Amino acid sequence: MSLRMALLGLLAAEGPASGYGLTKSFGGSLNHVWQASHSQVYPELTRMVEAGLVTVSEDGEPRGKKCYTVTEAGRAELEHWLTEVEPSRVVRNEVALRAFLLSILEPAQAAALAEREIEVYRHRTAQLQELRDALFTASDPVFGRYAADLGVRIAAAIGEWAQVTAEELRKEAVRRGNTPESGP
Amino acid sequence: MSLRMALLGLLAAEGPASGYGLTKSFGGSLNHVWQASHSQVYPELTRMVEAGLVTVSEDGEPRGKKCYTVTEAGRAELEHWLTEVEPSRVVRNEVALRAFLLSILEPAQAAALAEREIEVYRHRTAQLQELRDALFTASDPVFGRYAADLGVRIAAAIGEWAQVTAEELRKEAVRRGNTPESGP
DNA sequence: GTGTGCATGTAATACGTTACATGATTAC
DNA sequence: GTAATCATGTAACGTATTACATGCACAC
Repeated sequence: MSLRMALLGLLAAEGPASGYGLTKSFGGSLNHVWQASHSQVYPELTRMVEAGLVTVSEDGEPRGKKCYTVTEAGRAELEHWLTEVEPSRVVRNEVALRAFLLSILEPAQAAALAEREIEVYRHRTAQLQELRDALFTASDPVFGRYAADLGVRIAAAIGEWAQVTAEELRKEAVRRGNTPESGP
Repeated sequence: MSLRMALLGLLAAEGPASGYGLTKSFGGSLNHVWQASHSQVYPELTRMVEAGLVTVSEDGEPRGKKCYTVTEAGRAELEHWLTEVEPSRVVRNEVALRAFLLSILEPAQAAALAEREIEVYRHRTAQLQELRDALFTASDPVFGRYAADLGVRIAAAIGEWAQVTAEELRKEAVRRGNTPESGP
């Protein structure tokens, strides 16, 4: 259902678009929130037309391009989902899973992995910060503004975690290095 | 692959267990990191036996219980995955997607949704904090310690976001309420 | 004319959820 | 005896990834 809602939301907020354009949005503004490839998007759009949530036109567009527009029913469906349907809070976070598994490695090895993450999330935080600031300086409310802010906060939190964890693992590695007798 | 690694990690860290027990772990310590139901776990364990990553014994156990143990090959596979395989950074976060879509609602409605999240994440932060503190007071390194810390940081970040966003949306709602002429 | 990017689709496979189905053990 | 929990499994369906397949338009 989430993919459908993401597509509906994009069309509602940014106006009519093609399947190709919507797929591109998943690579851009929506990237840190939801992802889908064209092979998922095209069939879903077809189903959404059948369900009356969007309409399609291909009149006069070059390259057989199709243009999708939300209907009133589509807008209502989206509002209903946002306000009435309980969000799924299922978490499946590979970075966190790796964190969970970190302690089965030697501390030095684990520290090296954590250090790699510091860089990744420093970069991601900066990137999202730029996006957020661009959206916030635009005077009127812009779609994606709140999501960008959430993205910054989460990325920064992971970065800080990586920092603290790497330091702790380094200390542990030194401790073990200094007292090799105590290790298993 | 992640499910397989999660199972391997649990078996490596917490010792031999049954499919049932492993499934329970996804409801407990691993819950904020990865999730899987028994209908996914049982077939995967069978495949892992075939692949030589774990061994199974059902001798003398009550209720047809099976006991799975990691093999050396399994441990090696896990270490290889942790250290050599690039983590998938695909994000699919329904809470964040809803944040993205927030601005298509009336500010007052959007604020109400954000306010609901404040409570949810306050609660989740407190819960994880307790788990983390319990793991950290245990003197020697405990599995799940780093993941719990990461969980706390992410939950706290989302909670703060909800706080700030709700406030901003409330202000916007008041602004619009005071100047109804400015609306669409 | 040729490469890049726009634009659409399908097929096979993998991963995940929900529902169905069954039976043993323990606590009351 | 009966309800709860332990314990295992399968089937149907839904969602996501990867790979295959095709063609138009435009810039150089």
